[in-house]
Amino acid sequence: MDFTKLAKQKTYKQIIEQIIDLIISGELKNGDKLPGERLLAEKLSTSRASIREAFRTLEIIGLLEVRHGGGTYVQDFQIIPFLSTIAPLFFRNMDIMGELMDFRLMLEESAVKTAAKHGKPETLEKMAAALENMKSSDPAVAERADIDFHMTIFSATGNRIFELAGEVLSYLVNTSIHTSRSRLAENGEITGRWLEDHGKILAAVMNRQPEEAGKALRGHLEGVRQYMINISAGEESA
Amino acid sequence: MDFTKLAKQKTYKQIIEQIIDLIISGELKNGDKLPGERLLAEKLSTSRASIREAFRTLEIIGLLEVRHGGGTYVQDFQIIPFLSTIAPLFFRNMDIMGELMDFRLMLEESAVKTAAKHGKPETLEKMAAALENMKSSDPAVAERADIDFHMTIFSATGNRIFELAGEVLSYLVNTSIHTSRSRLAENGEITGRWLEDHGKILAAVMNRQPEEAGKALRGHLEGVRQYMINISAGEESA
DNA sequence: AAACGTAACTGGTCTGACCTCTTACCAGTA
DNA sequence: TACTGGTAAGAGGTCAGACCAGTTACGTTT
Repeated sequence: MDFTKLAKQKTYKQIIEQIIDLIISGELKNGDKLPGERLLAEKLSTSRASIREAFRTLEIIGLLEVRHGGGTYVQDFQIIPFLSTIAPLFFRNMDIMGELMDFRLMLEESAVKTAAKHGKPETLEKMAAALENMKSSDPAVAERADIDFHMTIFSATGNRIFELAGEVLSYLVNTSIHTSRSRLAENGEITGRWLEDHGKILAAVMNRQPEEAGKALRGHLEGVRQYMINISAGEESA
Repeated sequence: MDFTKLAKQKTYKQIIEQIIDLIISGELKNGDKLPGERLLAEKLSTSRASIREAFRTLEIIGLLEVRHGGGTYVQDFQIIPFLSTIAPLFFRNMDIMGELMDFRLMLEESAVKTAAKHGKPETLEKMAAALENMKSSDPAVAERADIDFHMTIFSATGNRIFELAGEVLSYLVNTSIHTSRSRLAENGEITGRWLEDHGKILAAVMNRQPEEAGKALRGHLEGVRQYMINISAGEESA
């Protein structure tokens, strides 16, 4: 005899699925405001508690933005809220940082080669603009520009998965760099060298030299990696 | 004057952080059972509702396993619950499948080269064993073996980020293949060719020929990609 | 016109009740 | 003894309703 297991979905799971389905079908899109929790609970014949439990999940997925007193809004999928929650877990043992950098190197090298081969003019312009901003004396601006420069490399592939992976890596690496970044700004030697690195990368990409670009990027990221190792070694002794 | 904004953390966020901290510090580890929701609420001077909202987040992160009537348990970080939730969103437009396959190709090619260069004997054995199981007449066993084969390639890098990325890609690709997999089992031509592909990959890795291995893998994945395109085209007309 | 204050709305939290599932234990039965 | 079924306790799932805390809009005051 073949019996099929009875499946009873939990209420909050059903709510999650329903909202995701609405997003997929396009009935809910970026920026739309959801009904209030009370009203929504009534519409779905459920309770606020279940609605809220579902919202917590959708919130960390980055599909909902919940504003205290201001309502709940749909937004496009964001990986950052999820990342920022698990990041501390990730860096439990800092030795994973090395593996992260290795991975990023492999990924970004592949991306920069693609950028050199097929990168669109707009892309190259964005990289050039980012490089300019990196010279800013405002550390926040320079940091943002640095991140943009690398993110542009990832988007140059025209592959959204690449882009997403770049975003993830960029977030993780920069989160762990961030603390030391203010110190970095005062270190003219490092900032100067990195600026030069980025210049080389951009030049190779603009000259359509994939291998050169890859080499320049590799050199840069290995420098960054070394810097991070020194930093964390310094922090241990501090 | 520089004033710092007062930050009032939401209760459920605090609970999440506290539990993550306990996991990081090692006070909570894989398999541990958490106090019941009522007791935990009392210990933290909060309500069950807040505890449960926090649990929903930790559940989707894959840090907690909640068993109805059986208690709540800590488990190591799992990406799958999160992935399975967003997967449907991901495949909203199937054209992302192509980008996913491109990305995977790049990643796995790099991994298989590493495997050929530095793969440990145990790794090669695992690949060989997976290849054997792939010949099974039980589709479920064969599918599992196929996934294992590729996952082993990713782990061969000895890089946990690679491994995680492999897991993510494997999940996404196989989720979308899965439906057509039963059909696949009946298609002797395809399964036969794929088996042969895997044999070539393994042989190149065992012979320590990185370039060969990369080429064989590329050939295989491009075949898979073509198969998937045909499948989805077929489904559209159906 | 600008500043202020207030009321209505919306999310955040808490309480306590009840339902459902799991588990363990115990009694009955073969 | 070994299996079966019943039962009670414990734990998660759901609900209703109350109150707190930000946001927003609007009307009044200056």
